Amino acid sequence: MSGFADGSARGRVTLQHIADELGVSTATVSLSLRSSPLVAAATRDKVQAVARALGYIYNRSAASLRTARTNMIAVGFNDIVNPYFGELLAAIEETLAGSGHTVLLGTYCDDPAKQDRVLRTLKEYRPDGMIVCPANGAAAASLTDVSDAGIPLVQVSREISDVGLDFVGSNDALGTRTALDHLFELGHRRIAIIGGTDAMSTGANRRNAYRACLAERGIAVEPELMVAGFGTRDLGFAGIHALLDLAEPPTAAVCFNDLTAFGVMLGLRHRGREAGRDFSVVGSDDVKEAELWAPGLTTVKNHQAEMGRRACERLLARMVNPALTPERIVIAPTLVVRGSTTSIG
Amino acid sequence: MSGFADGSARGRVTLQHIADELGVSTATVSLSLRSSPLVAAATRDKVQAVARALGYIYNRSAASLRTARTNMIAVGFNDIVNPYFGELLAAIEETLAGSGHTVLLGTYCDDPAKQDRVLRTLKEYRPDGMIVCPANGAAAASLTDVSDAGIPLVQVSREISDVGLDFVGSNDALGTRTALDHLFELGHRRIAIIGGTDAMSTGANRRNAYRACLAERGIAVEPELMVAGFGTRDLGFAGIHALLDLAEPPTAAVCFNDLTAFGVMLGLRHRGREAGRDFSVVGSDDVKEAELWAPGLTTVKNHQAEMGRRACERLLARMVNPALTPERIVIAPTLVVRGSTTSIG
DNA sequence: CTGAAAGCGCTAACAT
DNA sequence: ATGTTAGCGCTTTCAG
Repeated sequence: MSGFADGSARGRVTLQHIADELGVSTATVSLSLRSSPLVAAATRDKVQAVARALGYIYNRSAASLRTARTNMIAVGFNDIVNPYFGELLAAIEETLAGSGHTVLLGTYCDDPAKQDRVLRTLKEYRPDGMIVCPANGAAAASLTDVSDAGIPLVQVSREISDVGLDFVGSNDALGTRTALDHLFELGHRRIAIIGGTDAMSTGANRRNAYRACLAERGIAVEPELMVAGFGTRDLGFAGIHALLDLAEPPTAAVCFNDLTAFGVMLGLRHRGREAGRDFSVVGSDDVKEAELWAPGLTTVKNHQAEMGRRACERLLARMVNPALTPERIVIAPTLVVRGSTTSIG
Repeated sequence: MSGFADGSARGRVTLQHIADELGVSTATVSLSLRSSPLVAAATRDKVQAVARALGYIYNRSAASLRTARTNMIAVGFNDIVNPYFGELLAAIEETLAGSGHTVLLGTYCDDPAKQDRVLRTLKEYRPDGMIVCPANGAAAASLTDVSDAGIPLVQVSREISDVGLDFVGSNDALGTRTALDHLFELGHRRIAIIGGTDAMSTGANRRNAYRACLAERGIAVEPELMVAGFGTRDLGFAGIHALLDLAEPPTAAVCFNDLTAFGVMLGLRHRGREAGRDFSVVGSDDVKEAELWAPGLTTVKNHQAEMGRRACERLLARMVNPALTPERIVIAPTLVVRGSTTSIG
């Protein structure tokens, strides 16, 4: 046991201690520890041996001050309990570990003001880059404040329009169209859309695609079939209850994400109905749980693991070349048909 | 847009720039920005205004070098895709945000060697504390290396025996006993235990409780009813298949966690059986999905959100007083009975 | 191949 | 109430 009474890590062994021990300079020690070819192999080995013997621990804060690099990547998400973001975060963490980076995490629950506070704090740690999923209603400035501070930033999953920053996400409109086409083919005409708001790109894209898709088929868009809100189980549960109470209830629903779809399926069951029998439900994301449900959830796979990996790749590319033109990397979603959808009647 | 051609954040505005602008010292600026009562209100306001105008960003690396505090808490987990750990991490992140700390994240997939590498890296960032769930088979030294380096450490969920470090987790033995008692009451006698290994405290505690519990009731422990392994869906799926292939299959199973239980339920379905009708399944954790399944999963609630909060509280307490005697904070699990268990015959 | 010296941006004594 | 000074631990010229 060591550590100091004041709780600090002061008094710990530094380059100077190793240097003193061996009668060399700290410069030599520093180079040796990084196995620089500039130092003789014999010296290097002696230094490394002494470092180990003394229990030396590299101090990244000190190095960062000197090099202006931290090897940290900040990740800002709304919520990590949603398995979609859990899977996305896991992919990011794993990819970044491979390039020697460590994740600094902040969350802000779709609250733009909290997002601003969290991003400001993250900025102060001077991460080498940042991966952000913007909060519902977030302003462009909340992200440009980061990139203007010289911190490369990649938006993931959601984007702020015309912000001039990299984005890696799914083709939301295509996903919604694919889901709706599937339902149309099954004979559905009264279809609800549950979850998402027009103040987040994923919500707006999907809701607009819904409006357009219906219009193309000559179906009137009925506002009460568009349940807006965050993609939670509760929204799905409450939403389907309200929809079933309508004079003319829908026969199917596309949901903002799988959690919402789970809520819908549960709500149906509470009303004595069953998804895939009396009603059709399409989710979005294809989280691990989706295929395990009974019935399995028909859903739009958004490839979150690939999304995470590609966001990292893009960020690393921008870190080596900050002059890169911002790019939108859009991954094509794929419909996975399972048991929660069925033909009408 | 700023940022430098070399990608560094060098040349950014520092205390010195603000000081020069106002003709005061950096000390005054530093104090002003932290709203110290030592500096006159008028000065403070001027400094803060100039700081804002110049787009000053506090540099925590520099401050850390001086203060030996980083306000980062490192969190080391095996896996964050498992919703149990997702919920635990979310609770930790949220609690720590409340005390001005930011989470630095590392994962190591139950690989002790990888855990050592990850913890070493995390140590180098000099976090003010660390919350760790040890990997399967991890040695005591992998954790004492951290605390010996003067970094307060709290084990969460799993613990290494006799390591002399704080621990916040569930009463695993009690959980297993409660689950088994429930099954015994329903008339089950041939009960399997699926998941967990003797090289992780949660696994060992539960498997030992299983052995003891059966012995107390005069039931022989049959090794083939004890399926060892990590708590994955795949293990549950493969495990139940193997168990059903036995000459005398069990009528019930307690699972290491809910994921494993989900795998079991799915495996049952593949064999034309249904949990809660032909077989009884008990999970562990009570992740959000557990109650939404059909049938709902009977499971042992391990109160992961509370666990996360209490781990943070303990860590913060140890940060202010490193001399605290290590404590085991054990939360009593509670059985949540749903539809996946039923009486025999 | 190694050493000396400067300095990254900040804070904390200490002095005024 | 503010300034001066030193230094946290490291890396990087620049000399030798």
